[in-house]
Amino acid sequence: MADRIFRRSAGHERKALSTSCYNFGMQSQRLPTLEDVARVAGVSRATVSRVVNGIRNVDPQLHELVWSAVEQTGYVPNRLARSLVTRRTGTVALVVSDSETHDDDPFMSRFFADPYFGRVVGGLMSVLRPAGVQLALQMVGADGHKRLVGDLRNGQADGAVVLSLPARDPLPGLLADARIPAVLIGRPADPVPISYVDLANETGAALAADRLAARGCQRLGMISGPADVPASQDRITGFRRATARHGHAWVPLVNGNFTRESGEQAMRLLLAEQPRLDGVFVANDLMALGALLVLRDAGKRVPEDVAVVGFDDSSAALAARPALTTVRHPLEDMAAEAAKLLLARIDDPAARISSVIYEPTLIARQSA
Amino acid sequence: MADRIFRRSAGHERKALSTSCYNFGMQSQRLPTLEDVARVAGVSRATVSRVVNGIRNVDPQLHELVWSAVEQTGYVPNRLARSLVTRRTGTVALVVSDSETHDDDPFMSRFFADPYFGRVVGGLMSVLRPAGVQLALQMVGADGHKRLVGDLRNGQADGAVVLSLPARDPLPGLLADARIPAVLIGRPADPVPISYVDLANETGAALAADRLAARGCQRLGMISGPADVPASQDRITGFRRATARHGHAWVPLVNGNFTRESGEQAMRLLLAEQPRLDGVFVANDLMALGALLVLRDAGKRVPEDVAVVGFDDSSAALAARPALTTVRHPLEDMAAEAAKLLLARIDDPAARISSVIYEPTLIARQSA
DNA sequence: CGAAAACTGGAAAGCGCTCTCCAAGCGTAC
DNA sequence: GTACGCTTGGAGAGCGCTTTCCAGTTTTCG
Repeated sequence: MADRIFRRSAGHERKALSTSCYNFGMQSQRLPTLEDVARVAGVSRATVSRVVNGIRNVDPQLHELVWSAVEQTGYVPNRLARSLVTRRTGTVALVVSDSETHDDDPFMSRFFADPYFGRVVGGLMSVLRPAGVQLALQMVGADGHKRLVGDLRNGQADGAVVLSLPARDPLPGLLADARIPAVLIGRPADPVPISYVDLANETGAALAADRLAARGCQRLGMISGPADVPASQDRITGFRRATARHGHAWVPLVNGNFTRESGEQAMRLLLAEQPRLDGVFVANDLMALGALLVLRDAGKRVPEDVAVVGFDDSSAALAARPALTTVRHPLEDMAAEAAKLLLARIDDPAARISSVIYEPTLIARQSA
Repeated sequence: MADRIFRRSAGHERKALSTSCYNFGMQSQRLPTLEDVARVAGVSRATVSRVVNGIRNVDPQLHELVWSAVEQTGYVPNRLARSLVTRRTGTVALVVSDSETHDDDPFMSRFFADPYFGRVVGGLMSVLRPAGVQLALQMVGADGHKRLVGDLRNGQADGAVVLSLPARDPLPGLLADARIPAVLIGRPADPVPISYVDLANETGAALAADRLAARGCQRLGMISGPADVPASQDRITGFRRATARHGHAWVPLVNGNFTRESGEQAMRLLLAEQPRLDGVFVANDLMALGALLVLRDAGKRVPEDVAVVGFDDSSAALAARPALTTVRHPLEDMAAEAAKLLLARIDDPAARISSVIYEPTLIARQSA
């Protein structure tokens, strides 16, 4: 608060209500309702409702009359009232589940600052917006699960896209039990009857290993994400498997937590353990950025001395010097697909659950 | 779509409904309502409502009885129905207004990928979440303004935090006219009777100029944001004014659009125009990152040959090499303050509108 | 030309909740 | 024993909308 310099209070007078708001005798606070429009048009509420919702068989003349009354009164349908009866809200929730952390955990700010979050939102929006569907952001901790499911069940939102951060999150299971239309981004740790989109993480990691092997790297290392999240595990498995295939019996591994700082720290550890390292696979670009900095500071040339392959192809990859060779994670597309799956499921709740796995590709740049 | 490899349809059987959902004779789809709870507890709806909302004067014994009935039925209040009558939704909208662009504009994906968006969301959430308020994301183009205001007026949300992208956006004015509680992040281009939080951009730019001057830079340049957004204008004004004070009659300036790519391009232009440049102020860190890359590729040492000062102190600043000297923009704090202002205004709509201007500080690192 | 089919528009019953009355119950004082 | 104030719980009227049912008005065709 020390950096706030002044608080200005400006008392501007209020302008008159928007001109399109026609008031016939009622106090100006009330908004026009269906009833008002009906009165102006001289028809019944039901007719106005039909016209506004574009439903069958209304005399074109009346149709016209109603629309002009709508125009005249500045009527806007009340979504709440409508949702209450139709049981449709035109909203989906983006649930960020962090069952292990608590309210003011700094982890959250890290999470939002990470391009990951923005890319997901952007991808979702690209589908949701044209469909006229809103996105509501819901963060829940472990304590909020029951409440969330309750709210969702009685029409807070039509469905949910779930970003499940912690390993072994019970939320997907609860959602499935409650039969709430939902799609996960990233597969659940335990098998749950719920749709999801995911990346073939193992394949991606193998791609990285192949690249390193093709360069002739002999002494490999890996910087992974948290050991308990599925995506991390898959990347580790994929990398291990592929390096084994290339004849490496054992590859040292250090865990990070997907932040740049943790990447720096991990790289230092790795370097201490294996000073002659000549190739490293880092489980995301942000950590790779950190690794690059440490290597540079340690006097290692990239890629001549040490080759580095990242993961994600986030904007950070291009900003790195040397530009980062990385595994492309089409997160926007995946989020968009999640939105489509969810919309389809909302449309037909009986639809079979289905999952889509995206195939990663290697983006070759300078670092490896 | 080429990278999607397979679509798996898994037909898991559905588990039974959550155990806590007690059904007494009604078809299993119906959720328990207040009425049901009342019946189980043997009291009236009104009483249950009072208990659930924690309102005065209920016999402790009944109180207990009602809660156990709630437990037993698995009752969760329906927010929609409640909102319909209370005219409170417990939701605020984060409105991203981009009146100039259209639906599938790639600009949007850039916007979401930018740390800016995430930092704002994180800041808002830090206040909203403890207050039990939800955040709904609303993107509107110029065509959607009327609709948005209408929805907001009749209870779609209790208020709005507005991220106004285009210069001269009419939205703030519409919001003010409709008397919708709203807070802007970043001052409006035209004076509008609406609260906002902003950064003292001029001061920040002056800080950068002073730093460059203190280093003894003689041939300065600036890379700015889009010429028509207020924040950009202020940074330009501030920088010009301060450099003039330091005796520089004219400083070459190139516009970018706040992306790293545009920063690279702008730096190239600047370098072409003034090859002996020895100090540059870049209006945000992302562009500064691009500038750094170009300088490096041009064989210039930073800060020895050219000093660079960025703006924002985003995570990119620390990831740069050399680490970026930059002007700190406390965006999270500002967003949090915006949320507080909004909440206060929702609580008391008659409150005077007030604005808070934050003071930037210079973060000295290696680049200048 | 009359009856059945097709179409139109209105009345009214809710959706699930809150909250204002109002009546009943109870204690105290005269 | 009656009058008065106070607490407590219930009945019921909506909030603004959709939608079923039904009556009235065509149209169609034997």
